[in-house]
Amino acid sequence: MSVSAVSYSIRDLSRDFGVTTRTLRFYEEKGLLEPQRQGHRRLYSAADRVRLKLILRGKRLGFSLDESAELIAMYDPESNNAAQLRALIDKIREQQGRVEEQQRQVQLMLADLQDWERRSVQALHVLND
Amino acid sequence: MSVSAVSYSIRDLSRDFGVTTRTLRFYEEKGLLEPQRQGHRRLYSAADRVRLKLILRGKRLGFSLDESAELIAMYDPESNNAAQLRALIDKIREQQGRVEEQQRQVQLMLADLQDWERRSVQALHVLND
DNA sequence: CTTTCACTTGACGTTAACGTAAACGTCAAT
DNA sequence: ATTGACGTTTACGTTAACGTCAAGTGAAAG
Repeated sequence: MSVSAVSYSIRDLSRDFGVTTRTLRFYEEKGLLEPQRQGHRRLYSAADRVRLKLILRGKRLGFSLDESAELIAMYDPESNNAAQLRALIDKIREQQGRVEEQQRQVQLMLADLQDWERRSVQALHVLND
Repeated sequence: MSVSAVSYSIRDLSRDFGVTTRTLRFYEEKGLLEPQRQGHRRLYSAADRVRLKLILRGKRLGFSLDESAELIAMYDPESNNAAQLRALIDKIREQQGRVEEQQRQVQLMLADLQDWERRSVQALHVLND
């Protein structure tokens, strides 16, 4: 096996994922990433890139960083743990519920407003007739 | 017209809407509410209740307080302003877009995970056969 | 050798939406 | 007069997710 050892600087990751270096260091403080070091410098591996991808995906799903941390812990592709996988799925389902509720609320509000608009326009017509 | 002048104490509103009194005072600081005073005491009117209802609805839609403030300003039922109404509807539509995007992301993630689970289970079956 | 570049570790600042005292006023009931 | 319920202002504290310096290191390049 060739240990090709591809690694990336903090600047690389920053560019590739559209986040600041501050963000990457912050994620490390929180224990979400732990790149190797070459002296002082951080060296990010492919695995680190995957973790970062997961973190950012978590954010897009509407999770906090702490929640993302939990999720990633569960996501561990090594331990083929079925129970953990179910737990993960459940977490996502909960989030799905929350998002759906928001969507319902938005749709309701929108329906109300459009109804309102319809009536307003009609009122104008009446005035103009 | 009977000016029945129904009014509520801060405690009343707190109870009725499930928010703390601190929250109500905070909303006032931010200019989202401005109840009358009876000496020092705050007296909330029916109109104030409506405003509060709108604020909380805004939160459920996923808006910040500042955004809610904007929305409520537009919502003004007095000025039958059609353009303003359209603007309001547009704002909500934008939010709808954001929420829908989140939902898409969640569904994607969920699909992935379920696929994963399906495969894991199959792998187990293979082992057990 | 000095400049420059990329990177490092502090550490304080910021926004949002309140929480949490502290200290004081008021009015009714005991 | 004291207690208790309810209310008031002032003001510092908290969490999240970074932003924004400041000061220093290490290595390469001129």
